Amino acid sequence: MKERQEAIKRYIERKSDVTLAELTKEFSDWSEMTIRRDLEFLEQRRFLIRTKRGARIMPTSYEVSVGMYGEREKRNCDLKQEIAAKAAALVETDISMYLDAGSTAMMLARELPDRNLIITTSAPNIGIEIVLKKKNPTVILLGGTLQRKTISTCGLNVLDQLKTLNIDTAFVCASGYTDATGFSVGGQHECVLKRAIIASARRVIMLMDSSKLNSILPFTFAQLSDIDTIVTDSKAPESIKAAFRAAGVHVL
Amino acid sequence: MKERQEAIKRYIERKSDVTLAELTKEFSDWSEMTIRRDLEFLEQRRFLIRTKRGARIMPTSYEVSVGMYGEREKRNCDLKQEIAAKAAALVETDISMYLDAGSTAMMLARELPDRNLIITTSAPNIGIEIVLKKKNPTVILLGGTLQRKTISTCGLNVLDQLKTLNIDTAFVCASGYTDATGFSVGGQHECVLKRAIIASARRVIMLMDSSKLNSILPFTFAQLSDIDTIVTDSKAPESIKAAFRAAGVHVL
DNA sequence: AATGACGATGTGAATAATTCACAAAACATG
DNA sequence: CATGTTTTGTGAATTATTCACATCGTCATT
Repeated sequence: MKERQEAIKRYIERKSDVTLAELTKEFSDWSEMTIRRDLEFLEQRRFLIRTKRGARIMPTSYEVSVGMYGEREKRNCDLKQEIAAKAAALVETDISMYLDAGSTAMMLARELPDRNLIITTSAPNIGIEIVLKKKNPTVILLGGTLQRKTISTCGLNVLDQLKTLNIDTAFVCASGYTDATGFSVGGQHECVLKRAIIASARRVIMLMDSSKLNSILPFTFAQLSDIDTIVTDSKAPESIKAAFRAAGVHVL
Repeated sequence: MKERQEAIKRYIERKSDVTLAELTKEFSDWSEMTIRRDLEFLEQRRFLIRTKRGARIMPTSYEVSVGMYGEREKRNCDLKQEIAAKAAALVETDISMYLDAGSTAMMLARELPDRNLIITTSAPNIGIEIVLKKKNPTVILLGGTLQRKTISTCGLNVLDQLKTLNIDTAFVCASGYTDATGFSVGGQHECVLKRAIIASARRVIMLMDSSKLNSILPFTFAQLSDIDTIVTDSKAPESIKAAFRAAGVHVL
């Protein structure tokens, strides 16, 4: 990245919202066209977004996961939305609930009613989302090391933290499921956390879109017997849903 | 808010980035002009930002504090930037540091070198910022209840959490200072947390822009004798800086 | 039921911003 | 120094946005 582009980026980061006119005045050694091209360049790298007559900083989009920026997040967006809506209907007022990390959980957070709820989560982005958009829920963030890939915390003392929290309903996401291996995820730390949550919650609701059925990830954290309800989408094959029901799990 | 506007908002929230053409097609019962006006309406309420040929969702801007949206954040932006730059120069590699909540701390986070650092913070927004923008630092988030106003956590067991963390340098922000009252803040919880941090850190660096000098807030959390260095801006009156130095505090 | 005030919506011209193709300049490389 | 490559500037062509105004529908008042 060029010196000038860095400078423009810094300038916009400070001002947070600038017009092209302002920039051409500030960087008058270059033409408008060059600044334009720089903005385009910076937009491609996700440092900012161009608006009609200028640009704005991109408030570090914690919504999208790192790497494929937006790509991964929007995948199966409709399915996840459907699941989130169904799951939100299960939330009662004055409940103490746990909300997992992940894009499905983020959507559930958005669908949550603005009521008196105690929401514990290991995903700081989801916690912030709730606190900024709703007035009534109380959000409790679990502490620990912040993982880059998942934007969730995990700590050696999660168990201690959970000891003082009484979680009624836990909404947990899984990245994979097969009959043989149960529910699995890609990260070891997540696995430990999910197990702890499942062990301490009175009721466990699993959120999983149909694209994750019949796939296996490195770490298994739960079996069918550990959960009460599974919320999935309309594309989930009836055969698997029947198998869930046969194991005594509610399927929505 | 009208039905249609809600629908547009939801549509954009799902897609995250839409063109006007796409919207006029989706909401073909209305004219382009009406959609335009709706986007303007939604932009004013901070639900999205309009781009050149459409709009994007506003990824819940955790950077700006609630309420005055952006107003408060950008106040004295230049002063804070100056402080952040000076403070960043004090950061050594391989250090274990604490970063407070607040807009000055956010700016410091941005100025931090992309090195091997252990950064503990009670501000999840700052933690996410670091983790998404830099590759090398390790971020540790303190757990607890997420405060709406400050976007920082505070918990009954902060002290327990700090016990296992050895913080070398703590960068702490204050909202007010007078000779008589010392350093003060507006919230009780913050006050408790800051005290705990100051007690456990080897070196305490206070960040405070000159607009906060000579103002008093409800809760005092530190005296001059508790801190090692104070970083302020060039507008700070020489008389106060002299008083700081007289008390054995380094002033930058 | 007629009237008028009001807000919401649509229309097209006027304005402004953006893109594009190309030329000139700067830079590097053998 | 000739050559190819990248960066930058220019103005015309294109496209998007704004604005003023016309229309429609709703609702309260007479």
